[in-house]
Parts: sequence; C-alpha cells; structure tokens
Amino acid sequence: MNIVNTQGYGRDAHEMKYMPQHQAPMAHNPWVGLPPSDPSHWAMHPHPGLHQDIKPQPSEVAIHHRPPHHMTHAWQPPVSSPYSSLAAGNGGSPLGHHAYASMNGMLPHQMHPGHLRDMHCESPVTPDHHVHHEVEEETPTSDDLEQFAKSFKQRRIKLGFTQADVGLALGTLYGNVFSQTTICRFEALQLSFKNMCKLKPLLMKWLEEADSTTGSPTSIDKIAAQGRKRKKRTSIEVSVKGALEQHFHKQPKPSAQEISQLADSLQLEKEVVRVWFCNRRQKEKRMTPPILGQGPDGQGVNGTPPGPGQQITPTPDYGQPRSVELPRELKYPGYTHQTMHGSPTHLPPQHSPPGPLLSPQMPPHSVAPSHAVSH
DNA sequence: ATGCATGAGCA
DNA sequence: GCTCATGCATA
Repeated sequence: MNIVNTQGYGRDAHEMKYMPQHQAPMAHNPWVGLPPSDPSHWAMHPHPGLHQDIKPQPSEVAIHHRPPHHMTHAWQPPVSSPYSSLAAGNGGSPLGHHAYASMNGMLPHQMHPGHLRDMHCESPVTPDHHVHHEVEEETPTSDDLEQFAKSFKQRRIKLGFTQADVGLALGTLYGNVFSQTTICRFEALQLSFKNMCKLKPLLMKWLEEADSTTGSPTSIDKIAAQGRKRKKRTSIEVSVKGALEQHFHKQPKPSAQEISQLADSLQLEKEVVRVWFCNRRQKEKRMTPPILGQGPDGQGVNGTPPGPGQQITPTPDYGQPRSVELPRELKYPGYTHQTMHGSPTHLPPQHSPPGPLLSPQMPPHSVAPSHAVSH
C-alpha cells in the first residue's frame, strides 16, 4: 500500500509551474527533481520512500501510549532543532530540568482531574448561571476557551513543560502529535473556534496526566515527521505586504486573474500571492484576528493608531459574495453546526451588541493590539 | 511567536 | 481554487 505518493508529490508537478523568476536565488526548480546537489534551499528528506504524511495514523501511534524510553524515530533532528527538549529524556523536558519546575512542593493549587472538568465548563470565577454538574462537554463558549487556554498555559509552565513537550505528549496520549506552533496558537487563541474546541479536550487530558504523574516521565516520545520537500519560505518585503494588505481590504478574495495581475505587479509568484490571501483570510477567522485598517507598510492607510477605544474590528463585511455567509458578528458562523442533531447548539452567549459592526472576538484582551507589544 | 506553506476535503 | 487544520522555518 502506497497511497501516499498519490498526491504527495503529484502536486509537485504542478507546483513547479510557478518558479521564482524574480527573487529566486536559484534558477532551476527544486522540489521535484531536487537533486542532492542543491539542498541549499530545501529541507532534505532522509527517506524519500517513507510516507510523507506528517501525522501518523492514530492506530499506528496509539500503540505506545507510554513508551519506555526508546525512540524509534528514523528522523534526524536538524542540529538546530528548536525542539531539543524531547529526545533523550533529559534534553529539556520538564522531568529533566526542574528549573522552575520544582512542582509538587510549590504548586499553589494542585488541581485534580476532577477540577479540570469543572474548569472547562465554568470559570473559577463564574457567576452562577447555568451551572450544571453535568459535564456539557459539547460546545464550550468562547469565554470557556479563553479561560481554559489561559489557565492551561499557566499550569503548563508551572509544570515546566514547553509547548513542544505538550505537543509531543499528545501524540503518545492519543496518537495525535502536535507541533509547538499549534500549542502556542491554542494558548494564544489563534485558532478557529472549532479548532479550539477540538483541541481543548486533548489538552485537558494532558493536564490530567501531567498533573497526576508529577515526577515520573510520562510521555517523551517523538514520532516525527519525515522531512518533506518544502518550498523555502518566501520572504515578502514589508512594502509588498503593504500592497497586499491594501488589496485585501478591497478584495479579500481576488479572482485568479486579479491574483495574477497583483503577482505580476508585485513581482511575486502567483502561487505565493494566492497563498498569502488564503492565509490572510484564515487569519481573520481566528478567535483573535488581527485588526484591520492599518497601513502595514508603515505609511498607514490611516495613520490612526488603534486607540484605547477601538475594540471593534473595523470590518469585515468583506468576503460575502454569496450573501449566504453570516456575518461573523454571530460569532462563528461556519461552526454553528457542531454536530448537534436536532437541538441547535446555541451560539456561545456573547455580550456582543446586535450592531453590525463589532468584533466577534473576546472582549477582554482582543482589544489591544497585543501583537505590537508582545514582542 | 508568527509568516508562509502543505495537504485533505469539498464544490 | 477555496477552506481549514496544521507545521516547518524563521524573526
């Protein structure tokens, strides 16, 4: 069975159609033929024959729920791997470095699995409405998520785990490995509502584990991804980004032709532009979307800095060519179909004024352009 | 922490 | 070709 290759590289053939013509340092196209002679720009894959999917099948990984300590990863972490903490069992995993993880002794409140459940339904400081003892593990509200993410991060840190550690641990717990990126985004609410909902239970379980097994190495395993021929990340100049942003404001969903034009004028590959728009749109759909309306180029289409009063995302009434899409004002339009049969899961009770112009985000912190200051 | 990229699934 | 989940690579 080698269904892997069907489309794994099937698209490479077409991908190669757009070659760097202006900015590419190299002349010939890499990813397909990628002769070992030109690895300078592409991550090499040790095993061309291996399956390419990064994520192993759950069944495949679930086997080693609690791996002894042997890692059968046929993967060579690039010497510069940011996730240096997972391998040998001492690299940097919390169990290894009790830097600030003297845990047990200093944890202000040892939460137990039981509590974990509660915390996802009701915030510790929850008022007293709809307080059930039943665990409505169905759709959590945005607030639930926000709060969970926050406390999750706190506890994760207290336990001395890195985001990468968690991601890997999830792999051994469920067979679903996640990257540092994903954990990071979860904590920062930078995922879609739906995605957040999906990950929450997993992270909750991890917390239980990490919590109960204080002291004994739980899951330090790595099922790594095979290196894949990946296009080198295109670096788009700020000025160009500015132009893209502007176009995005006017037309978030440019047609293929518009993309071509734009790409041409910006001296970018069409594919790069297309992907940029895809990513940009996706960004808008996160729980904590970026704030539109500012000149990314520094020139600012409106040098108006988001004052303290600006908590409403200026926007987006864009992208609704079909008129079927509900305004995001309703929170998360596309996600309201949460597999609820019959009884419609009411949308998360949000204190969002019925006004057509407001941010569907969490009011608490989405107000401030945290992006600008976090770094 | 985040920008650009990949790939599955859908239309 | 889009959306969506996800991650490598990088700032």
